[in-house]
Amino acid sequence: MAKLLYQRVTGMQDVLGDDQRYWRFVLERARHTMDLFGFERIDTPILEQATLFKRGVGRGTDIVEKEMYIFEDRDGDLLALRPEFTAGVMRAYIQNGLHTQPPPLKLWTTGPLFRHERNQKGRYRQHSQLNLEILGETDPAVDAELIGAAWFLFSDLGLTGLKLHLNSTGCPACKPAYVQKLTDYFRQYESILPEDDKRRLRQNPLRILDTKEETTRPLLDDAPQFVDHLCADCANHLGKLRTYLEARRIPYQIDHKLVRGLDYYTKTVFEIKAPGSLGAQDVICGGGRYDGLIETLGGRPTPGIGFGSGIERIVLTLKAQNIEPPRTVTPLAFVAYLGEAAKVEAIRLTAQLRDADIPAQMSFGDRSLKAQLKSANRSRAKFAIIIGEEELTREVVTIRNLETKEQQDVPFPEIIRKIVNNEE
RNA sequence: GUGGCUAUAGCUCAAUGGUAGAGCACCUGGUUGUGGCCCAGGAGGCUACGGGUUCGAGCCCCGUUAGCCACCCCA
Repeated sequence: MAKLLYQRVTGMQDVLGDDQRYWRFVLERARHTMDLFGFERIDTPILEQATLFKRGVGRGTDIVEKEMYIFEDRDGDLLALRPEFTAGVMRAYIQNGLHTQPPPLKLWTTGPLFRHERNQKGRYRQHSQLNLEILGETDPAVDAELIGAAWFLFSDLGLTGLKLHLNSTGCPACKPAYVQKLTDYFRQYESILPEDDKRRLRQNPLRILDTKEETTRPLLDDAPQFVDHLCADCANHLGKLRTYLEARRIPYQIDHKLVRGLDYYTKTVFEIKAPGSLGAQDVICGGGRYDGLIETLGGRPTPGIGFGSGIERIVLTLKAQNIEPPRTVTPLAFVAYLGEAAKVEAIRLTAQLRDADIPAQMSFGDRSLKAQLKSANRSRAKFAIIIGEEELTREVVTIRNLETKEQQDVPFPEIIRKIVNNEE
């Protein structure tokens, strides 16, 4: 590779060519799903006050402590590129007084997020997510509605073999007691725990549950499980949610080892995993309930639940499953010209075709007809429209069907109609 | 933040320490105004960058940068 003056910033990607087809497919189906489920689009700024994320996501989390792109702007304000969506959406909810909307409020958004981590398959410093939130309702039917939207979208995209993992991380009433029980259990084995797990035991005991350490994993079998230590309210919530998921025919498995990194989750947590060749990052959707979050951020107490789903990972999964997105629009007509006078007519005609809603391209650069037809062929156009001196004097164009090789002369006023009719 | 692997043409990759190549893609020609296939030709490289060893480095050594994969963590 030649010496590059500039190259991509680490962990960023250019999305081009065929990849655009996958992205377009995902976003179009997502829009469609959101319309079906009645989610309203919201867009929030990429920049927020850094403290919003510290307060919202949690000071103990890696996302905030180690991974945020954070900087002082020219006014001296401490800003951060958003590392996740929820905190910003909650800020917008509070600031715009959205509590006056009849609950539940169903919102969705999409866009880039930034986390300064080492990249690997399915993990980038800038990545995009689809993000859904349902606010103002504690009914577990809302949890099922949210998960149902994700499940619908993935099915609609044609993905198969997905697994929905479900767990509950309790609430302030039952979480501390469980964490204590779990800590007590692992304390017995502290001397044999690997370094990483010793650290987890001190800093975030729940994380031991999803450890990958071989020496620790056998110990998990006898470890206390959260579902056995939920308070009546949380246990009831989980039970109802299971009923409602079953009513939607969404298969799931209770996963005692499922915990999530963000501080704000209460009760329901879930992940959807894609099977096979995605590498270690196989979670394409993850989220949960956060009933205390809005209050933490200065709003009136409002329950909520949401999830994020990584678009890059969805695209990787589509490719791994050999799912071909629909072809993007190809031109119906490609206009070729010979000579300056014909070029002006070609420009005029191309504009007319587009005005008639016919996808059209023309060639540039005064090249040989051979070269122009080669371009026409490559553009996947169905018709080549040829304008030369000869046609110009007779006020016709030659329309060549690039599939059948048939061609005919067509007078200027009939060109549009001819193209449209032939297409049908 | 930690570890492993890698870096040659736009892409995928060759080249015992001894003259940097192929396929694909691109451009031109084989028709004076007719595409895909075929044929001929062309353009495209300070072998990521900076040092070192050597008579001689794409190849060996060191550093930097970047990429990939995994850990941590997460979508």
